[in-house]
Amino acid sequence: MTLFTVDLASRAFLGMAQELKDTLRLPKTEFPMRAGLAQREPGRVAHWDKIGLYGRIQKKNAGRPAFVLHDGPPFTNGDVHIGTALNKVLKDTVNRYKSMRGFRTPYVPGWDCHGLPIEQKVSREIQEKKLTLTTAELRAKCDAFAEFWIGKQTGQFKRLGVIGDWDRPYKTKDPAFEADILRTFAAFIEKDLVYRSKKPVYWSIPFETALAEAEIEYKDHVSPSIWVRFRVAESEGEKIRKIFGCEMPAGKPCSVLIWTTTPWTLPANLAIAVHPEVEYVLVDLGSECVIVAEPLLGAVLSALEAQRRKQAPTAPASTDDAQSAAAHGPQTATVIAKVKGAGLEHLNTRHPFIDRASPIVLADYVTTDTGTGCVHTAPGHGSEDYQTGLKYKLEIYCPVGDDGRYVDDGRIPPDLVDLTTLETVEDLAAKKTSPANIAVLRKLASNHSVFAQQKLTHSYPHCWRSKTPIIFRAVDQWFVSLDKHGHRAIALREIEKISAHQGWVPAWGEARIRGAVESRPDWCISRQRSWGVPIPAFYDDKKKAYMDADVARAIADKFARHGSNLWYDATAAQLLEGVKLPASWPSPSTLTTGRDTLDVWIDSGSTHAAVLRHNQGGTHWPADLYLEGSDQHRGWFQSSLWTGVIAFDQAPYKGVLTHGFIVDKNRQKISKSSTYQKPQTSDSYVSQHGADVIRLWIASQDFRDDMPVDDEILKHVGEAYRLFRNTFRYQLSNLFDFDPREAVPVAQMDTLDRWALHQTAVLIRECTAAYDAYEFHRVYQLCNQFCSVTLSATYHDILKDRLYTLGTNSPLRRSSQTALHHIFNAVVRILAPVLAFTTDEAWAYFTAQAEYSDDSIHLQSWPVPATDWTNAEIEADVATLLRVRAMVNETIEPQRAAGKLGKSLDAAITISGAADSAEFRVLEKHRDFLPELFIVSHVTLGSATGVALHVHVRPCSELSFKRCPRCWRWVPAMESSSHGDVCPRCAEALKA
RNA sequence: GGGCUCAUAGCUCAGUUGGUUAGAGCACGCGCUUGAUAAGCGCGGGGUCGAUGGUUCAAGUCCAUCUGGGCCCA
Repeated sequence: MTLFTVDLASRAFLGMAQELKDTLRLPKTEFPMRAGLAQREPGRVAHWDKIGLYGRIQKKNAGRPAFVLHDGPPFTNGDVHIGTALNKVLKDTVNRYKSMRGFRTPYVPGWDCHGLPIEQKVSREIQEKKLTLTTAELRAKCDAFAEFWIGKQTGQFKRLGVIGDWDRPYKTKDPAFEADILRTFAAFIEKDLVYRSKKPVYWSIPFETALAEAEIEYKDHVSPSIWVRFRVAESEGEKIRKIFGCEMPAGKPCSVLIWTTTPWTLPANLAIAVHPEVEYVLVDLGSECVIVAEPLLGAVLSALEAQRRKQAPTAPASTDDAQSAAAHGPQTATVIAKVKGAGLEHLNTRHPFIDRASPIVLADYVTTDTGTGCVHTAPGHGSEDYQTGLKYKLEIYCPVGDDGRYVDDGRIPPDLVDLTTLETVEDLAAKKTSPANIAVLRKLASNHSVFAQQKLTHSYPHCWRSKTPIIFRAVDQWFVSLDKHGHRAIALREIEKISAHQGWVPAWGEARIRGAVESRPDWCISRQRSWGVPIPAFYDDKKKAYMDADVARAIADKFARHGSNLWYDATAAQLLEGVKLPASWPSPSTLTTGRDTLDVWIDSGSTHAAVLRHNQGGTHWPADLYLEGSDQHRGWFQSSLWTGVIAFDQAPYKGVLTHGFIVDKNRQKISKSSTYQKPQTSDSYVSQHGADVIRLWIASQDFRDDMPVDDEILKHVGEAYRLFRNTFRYQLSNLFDFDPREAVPVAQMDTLDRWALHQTAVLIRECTAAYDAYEFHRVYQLCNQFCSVTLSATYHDILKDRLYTLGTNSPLRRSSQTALHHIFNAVVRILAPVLAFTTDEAWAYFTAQAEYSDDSIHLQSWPVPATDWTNAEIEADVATLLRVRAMVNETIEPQRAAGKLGKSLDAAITISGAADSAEFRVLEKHRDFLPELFIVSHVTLGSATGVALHVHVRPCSELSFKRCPRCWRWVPAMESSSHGDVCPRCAEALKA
């Protein structure tokens, strides 16, 4: 039974080996190798709540200077998006770092609660249930909707490890907050910046209400498409000659041709816009002359030709009629002259059926794709028209009432008054155009102003509820003047002041916000919505508006006590009860309240006033930092700047940090990506990868640029996470029998340990600089390199021999443990702001040998390297030795490939080199340390002159060496011990 | 169309005032180890630095143009 015998022998051998192995100080820890983040992180969130971590962090730094990162409020209408998660985690990382640096870091999270998206969602729901609610009831439902999502989002943010004053956040819908919004607005009124003016909005005629972009559906629509003559008055003859530099054909009428698909807007025409750079031609068509853009002349002539054919069979010629002449078409179209649009500016034409001029103006948005290049401009009926109207100081004229009918303003022709611009659903079905359109067309035809007429099917905005085409219509709005008292100049100066202290991160943020501030027109702050802060305006029976700063403040006080629904529940008289009114106001009983609410950018722009000005949660004003996506240069950064400058003469922040947006692996925005159809919620990522991996991913990339995310990237971050986790685990497990009281003074430490401390000191310095510059990706790279190269592949690998095999209290072993203790302390702290969960877990095992402890890594201070850690001489020596180590490895590798060697410990090395070379001298200096450093059993140094360093490798088995069964090193001779023959070093260790 | 901005190995990042064959980690390939073991170690392959043109003795680095992304406007 030979097999049996062999088995017995091997069992005996294994038994002996096991016995020897038990004499080693092998690593020991409960800190799990497998993180199980998705499952175990929620436990730590609960633990932090239990020990009141946020409060304890604030207490720890009580009395210290504060670093206030003011939270930009996310909108409360759904789950936390991964982009919002990115933003919150960056803020949390900053706060945790600053806190460890000794700053008090009050962080009051907030929510932006008002606004259209919520109102719309709630409205749709109400519509589906066919309910009829009062405004106050609708607002109560919006409030409940917002509150629901605040609850959900709070949980999702906490799940990400974001720490803050979650029990006392700010909400823009809170009565006290709404009051502060009004008080901020009162400052605008007080400085006389608020004025009333018309501005075009999308208007639903059936509902008599303004619509937002989101409430509009684009659908195909058949519209009249007409070319209309605007006659150039005879009196302009001299000007025409000047412009075109030629004589006008005698006796021929001259017109500028416009093109439109909304004839009903023609009564509001106040100008014709041309492009300054486009060439315009004066064309002789035989019986008349017209002016059109040169690139569109062909299209205009085609339209004319089509018109001629259409009319030829039915309309007999009558030569004295211009309309008829056009119908028959010219035999020739002769270009008389040509001029750039800019030359036509201020040329006057006559409105086709109202007695007034319509001057030529210039506009860059004029295209030569369709039409005539001469754009009918009605500042009260179009956004671009409105802009042009402002530029040329034209009236923002809108002769159409709330009900969509022409009003009798004394300027509208009597036969048009009261006609509606509405096309009902029935009209649409019958392909019938509006009465207003029909009447205008008839008027144009009657005085021969129609040059050509067709029908056009195109995409046109419709009201989402009534399904009828919307109209663009100027209505009264409230505006804030930004130039009246030089606030724009002050804002720009504040931007520069921040820049002087490197407050814009990245620096180009300054250019970005400057551009936004410089180009911003006066702020239209009224919205025809319900879910918002009511504008404290009152109206008399003649619709005259009354607004006053003190009254607004008095209303604010009432809102603070009763909530803003008071505005909808109470009459004007009730609201104004006990309020001292300005002398010019009529009796409150004759007043009614306005229906407009404030632009939500006033809400969020007032957060610094509502939170920081009251030192809520221990904050202060101005904030040290605002941190949001780069879209906020035009949004929150700007609205906050304006409110700060207008209400408090100063920017509400000292620094502004911006980050990019999350994109897919091809750096395309995620919504465009076909691979990302799944919901991009924070929870969907956290539940799959764990918050710490998501946090590490956020830290790993330069967030100033766009941040790509996909499975491959997250997988790599997961690998890096494991590297950090295993680094902690190695250190914790090898410190199982180390008491910090046994720490070895640095001066008495081993060379390699001192080298490791030197590297750690460098790491701390570089990571500190990186954190200070908000370059978290540098921290990631530095730690990654440190853990993988400096520690895992070098220091930790070399240390195993001494940690496992030397006597427990051997000075060398204790030296290394002391170093590991210091290094762990440094690395765990450096990574704490990023790996909030894992570092806290490691810290609990480090300090309490348990998964949780009452202490927390987040209560610790930032690591500071002791001055004696830095040692340039040791660093230089070991750097040299490590270069030789690389040569040794290169030399070993072929032998390994050839099967002559397995582990490096089986190798004996001979190094030869010039005795007088610096390299060789370092080798000699550290001669005894070399085998350990190279992780080989034996090193021989041989000097020669003028020879480059050369490494020679032989398997120890070829020498007459024996392998110590305990430490696996090959030695020339063994000694006997209590556990049989071992090497002299092990024999010594076994005695201890 | 305008403003701001980005572009270096498969991925994430370094590349100093322009100056030797462009670096690191991860990933990948091939081995080793089995006393960090759902770990660890070694070696290796891999980049026309988005494209084109220019300045210069010399350009990833400076200039111009273009291409492709992103954010914000129109």
